[in-house]
Amino acid sequence: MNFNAITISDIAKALNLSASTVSKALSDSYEISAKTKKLVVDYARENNYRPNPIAQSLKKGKSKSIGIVVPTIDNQFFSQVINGIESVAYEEGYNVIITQTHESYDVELLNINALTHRSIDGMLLSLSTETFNVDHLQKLQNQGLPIVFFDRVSDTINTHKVIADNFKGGYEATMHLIESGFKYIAHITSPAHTSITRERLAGYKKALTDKGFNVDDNYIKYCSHGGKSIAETKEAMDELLALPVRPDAIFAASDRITTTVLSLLHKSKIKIPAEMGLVGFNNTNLAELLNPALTAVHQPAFEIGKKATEMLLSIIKSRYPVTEFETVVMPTELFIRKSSVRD
Amino acid sequence: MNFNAITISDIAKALNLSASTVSKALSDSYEISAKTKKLVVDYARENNYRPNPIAQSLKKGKSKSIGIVVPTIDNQFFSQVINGIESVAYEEGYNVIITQTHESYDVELLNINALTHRSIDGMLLSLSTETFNVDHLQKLQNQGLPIVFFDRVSDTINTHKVIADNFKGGYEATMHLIESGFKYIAHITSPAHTSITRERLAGYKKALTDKGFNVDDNYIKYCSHGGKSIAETKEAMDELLALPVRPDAIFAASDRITTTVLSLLHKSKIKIPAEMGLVGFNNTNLAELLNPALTAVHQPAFEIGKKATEMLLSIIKSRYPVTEFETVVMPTELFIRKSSVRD
DNA sequence: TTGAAAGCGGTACCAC
DNA sequence: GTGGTACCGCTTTCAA
Repeated sequence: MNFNAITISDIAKALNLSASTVSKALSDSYEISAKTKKLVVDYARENNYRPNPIAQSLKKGKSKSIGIVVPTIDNQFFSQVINGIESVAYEEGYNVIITQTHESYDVELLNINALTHRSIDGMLLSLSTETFNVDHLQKLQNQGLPIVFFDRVSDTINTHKVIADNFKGGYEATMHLIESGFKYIAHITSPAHTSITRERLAGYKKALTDKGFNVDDNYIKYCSHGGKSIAETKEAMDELLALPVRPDAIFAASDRITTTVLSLLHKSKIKIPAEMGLVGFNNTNLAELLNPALTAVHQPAFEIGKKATEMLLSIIKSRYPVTEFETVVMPTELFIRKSSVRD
Repeated sequence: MNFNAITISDIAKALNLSASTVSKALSDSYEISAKTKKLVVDYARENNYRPNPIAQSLKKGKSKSIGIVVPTIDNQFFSQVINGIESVAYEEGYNVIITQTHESYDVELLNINALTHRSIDGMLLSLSTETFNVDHLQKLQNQGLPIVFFDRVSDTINTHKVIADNFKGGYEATMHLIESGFKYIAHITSPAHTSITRERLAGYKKALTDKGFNVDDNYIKYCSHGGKSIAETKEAMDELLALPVRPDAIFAASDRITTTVLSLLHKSKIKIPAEMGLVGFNNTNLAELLNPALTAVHQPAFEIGKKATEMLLSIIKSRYPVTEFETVVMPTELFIRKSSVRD
């Protein structure tokens, strides 16, 4: 229901004009005389006229809304990204429809389906950990739906992508642990097939080899749902703690994995950083206040959302099919705090 | 753009029927023969037909979308509430449009305006700290827009409301501090006019008087933007620390105020709980991991969102104007941790 | 410079 | 039981 009942034909009647004249006057068409324009525009303003966006959508075949697909919104990284998305979307008169996959491929399919049937103009998404196959997305793109990936991107689909510099983040985190004197650095991460996992892992490995350490696969653990359940993170931790040579530091690759690892270490009464150093990929604003203060790779989440939306809108607004795509890599920042620095 | 091009008239043509027959068959009208229904429904399914929601909206005067107005989404309490909202909205085929006021009355006005012009079917909102005047909302309600408040509600507008048991939360938090041996318990809260402030404050005062303590207004500090800026919380803290008899405990009344207070105490090297006990209203899942672990009043945020949405949908779907309204109070829970317990 | 009319995709009233 | 038609509010030819 629109609570602003006045329509174009109301204006037309009131001014003894036709609906088409009013419509054109409001869109400042060159066909309409300055005098009529003024008349119409003034009347519209006085009566607080707003075009009905639904009628406009139906007519134009555009909905002025964009769909967002994220694993979850109850996570600082993603809520900050969404903040960034909204900041530019609203500015441009678009509204956003947020859906959460909860790391399920099936739910992701359902959400994408629901969104396309909701007539969105474009889609922003970060893949769920369960998603291997992106045929459904490729199909949508082929049908002409503008899609921009962020964070967890697809290699196979050719479109704009916005990611943090995961390689650098992984490299600096690991390098920092090495330089702080840790010798047996483990890595707990998301499933091996996701883009962020591969990039962060590559950074981790490069730092180790650069410093003359061996990369030992026993020290690398994958959580198949990106740490969604505590159980999978606990399993990874248990395996690490059971190794003949127990790791003396952990580099955790995501918000949830990081905080779960911290929690598990607390429960096991393992002292941080004395017995175990810890660095995480984490966007919480509470890092400083954790026990101990958490060394973290911080991602420019807000900026990622902003940039991704700008790129999406550029495709949506483009008059010609866009075929040249770009992957934007945003810098991460390592905040060194107590969890990785021995006294 | 709808990427599922098939429409009712496509089906009609293919089956040599009229559009109206197809429409009725799809809505399982009693007028249509079983045979025709089957024909149509089968064809629709095979061809993956979906009604165009925009056309439906235009025709029915309903958009199947609800507007959300919150101070900010980058806050665990609100992101959990939104999670709850979405869980029921999507289930019922509604999508949600989220807007953030950032605690500004002007932005709240703008958002509400934008939402109503977006043809929403109903609105869920939590007032900004700056909002005294709710005439604009009263006007909308009078025009027939269903509104449900949650968290920070308006007294003057008569509609459904969902809140946490703020009085009980404030009472238990304060009582717990008293029973832990603290003698000079301060309270830092949001502006005095907001509903949550009054309720939590009342609980605080009641606990003090029940235990025979005086209520001293010098120990109660208001942050005019609910702790949005660190500066206002710092000012409150500085004033408290400068009192002739410095408080030995603080009850903080919101997520942001709580974490800012914790941070400020860290910076001032004030030991918690030895020199200062701390209890907060806080929904972070990191409470356990903070330094020290944070005693907190936890609100059932997800449930609040769920309940508010159910109530909103019940108004939206009601065939008759709803005039009987209800305020649902959901229980809070006090999690006692180290920040309020002296060894 | 203005207006009539068609149509976006459905729905619903009214004939047949 | 089925189909014709008008209409939701707006945009866009095309004609006047």
